[in-house]
Amino acid sequence: MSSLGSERENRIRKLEELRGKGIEPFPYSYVRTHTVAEALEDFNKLAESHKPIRVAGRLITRRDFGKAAFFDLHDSTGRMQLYLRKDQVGEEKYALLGLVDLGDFIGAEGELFKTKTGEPSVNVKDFSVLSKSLLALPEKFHGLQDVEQRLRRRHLDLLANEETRQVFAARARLVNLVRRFFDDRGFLEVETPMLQPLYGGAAAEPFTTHYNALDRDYYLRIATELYLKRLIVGGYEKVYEIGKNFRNEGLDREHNPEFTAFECYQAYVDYHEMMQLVEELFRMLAKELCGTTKVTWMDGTYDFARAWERVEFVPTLAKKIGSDPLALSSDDLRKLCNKHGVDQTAETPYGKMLDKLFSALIQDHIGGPAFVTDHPKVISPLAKEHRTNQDLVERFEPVIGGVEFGNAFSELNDPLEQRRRFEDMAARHEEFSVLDEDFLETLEQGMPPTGGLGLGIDRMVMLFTDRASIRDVIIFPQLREDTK
RNA sequence: GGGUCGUUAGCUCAGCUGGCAGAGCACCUGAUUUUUAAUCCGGUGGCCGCAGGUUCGAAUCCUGCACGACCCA
Repeated sequence: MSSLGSERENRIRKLEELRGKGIEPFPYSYVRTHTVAEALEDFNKLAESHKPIRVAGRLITRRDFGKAAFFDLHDSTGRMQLYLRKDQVGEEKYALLGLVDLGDFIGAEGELFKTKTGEPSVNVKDFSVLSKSLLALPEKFHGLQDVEQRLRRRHLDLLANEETRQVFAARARLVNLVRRFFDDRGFLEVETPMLQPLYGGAAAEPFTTHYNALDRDYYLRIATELYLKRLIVGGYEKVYEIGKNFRNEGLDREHNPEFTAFECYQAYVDYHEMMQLVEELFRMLAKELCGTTKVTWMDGTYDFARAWERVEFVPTLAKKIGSDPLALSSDDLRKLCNKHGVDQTAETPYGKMLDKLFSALIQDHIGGPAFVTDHPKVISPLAKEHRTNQDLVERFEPVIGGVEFGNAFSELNDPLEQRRRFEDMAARHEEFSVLDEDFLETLEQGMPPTGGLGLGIDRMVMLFTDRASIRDVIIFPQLREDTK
């Protein structure tokens, strides 16, 4: 009944037949002279010269005509047609085509020419199997559509969907542009520990791991902030880091538990200068990545040519709720949260509720690009008190399309004040409750006035590639266990 | 956390009020020396996500679970 066998069995049979003919289906290398893009670029010259070239790649389509055949060959630079004729490659070689499948890697040698329909092609005079594929390719016309399969089997998504390849090319480009932007401004790129004995620098749950040699629990970092500030204490005036942070939280369209963060610190400047940096950076990225300062993302268009809108945290929220949010008791705040459908429990700390309320009532509705500025001191333990209001800090968060893209401060550099803030947070059971004595001692050594900025690289890639989900811009996003 | 939708061949998808599991691509066999979603003849391929239930009979109706998508909080 199944004498024909499965696709995989057929391909294994062909693989063995190749070996039987003395042909190794997994050779070590192939000398190619041109990538597909190079061959197409220099097509006229190469075709006129009649010099044979060699290309290599994966076969993705095939059209057989008995004594001739057409193939489409894919390499990382593009697609190109191969044309094979029995009377050119010879009877024996042509018969090998029966052992070649879609998905196999092939090296082909021949002169370039145009078919009568004008398609630039390689007139193949010799070819080799470079690697046998045992599994069928996704459907050639529709590609791989199933979202779950595209994420779980990213290799298939990449080889079937050009758009996916472009997103990750754009991501690499964005990271390079960010690096160049800060390198050009004299920043030093550094790498600080991901494995930390204490975690800090943000309000988030860490992943815990165990360091066997020390028999001690360690944490995967949730932010780079505290280590980068130590470097400013150490005398560097401009530093930045790009790397993974880890937060033990849920998965949704905007969150992946491991994500790529950018943070930079600059001595002798305040948060106003950081705002300028952000404006310049996004303007440059828009131009370089989208070719325009007007960027379309999901349903909105955002203009990065102009200065960003400013949204002051407290006055804006006060106007919305009709009273001073900082004068509210914990109970009043809880009632307001309930009224506006903001999720909280009796244990949710004051600052957390305030932050959530602002997000729901204000931030989610900001188009932007905008800076939410001057947050309450109670939710900002690492930022310097506002120069004109002791209840606020000098802080801003870039917001575009209701989504938070980062966080920045005039950094708190008074070590005694920093200690009081940490102790105060701990007393109020806010999430920010780890007292890092090493960090405090470092601050006591003296840190110059400093501006600090953090940005979410993944979200920036979403913006500039017009993707709605963080999973579209993380090449292997976190998924629940596959049960199918 | 709540709601809605989805899960059928390797891939893309049909399958109505319950009545023999379908198509296209891919694959196998054959024809074809300029095709490009090639075409044409003939074939193979199914734990219908998983587990229960209702029924003479379930891909289809009901319940639970898993995974995913979207909306709400």
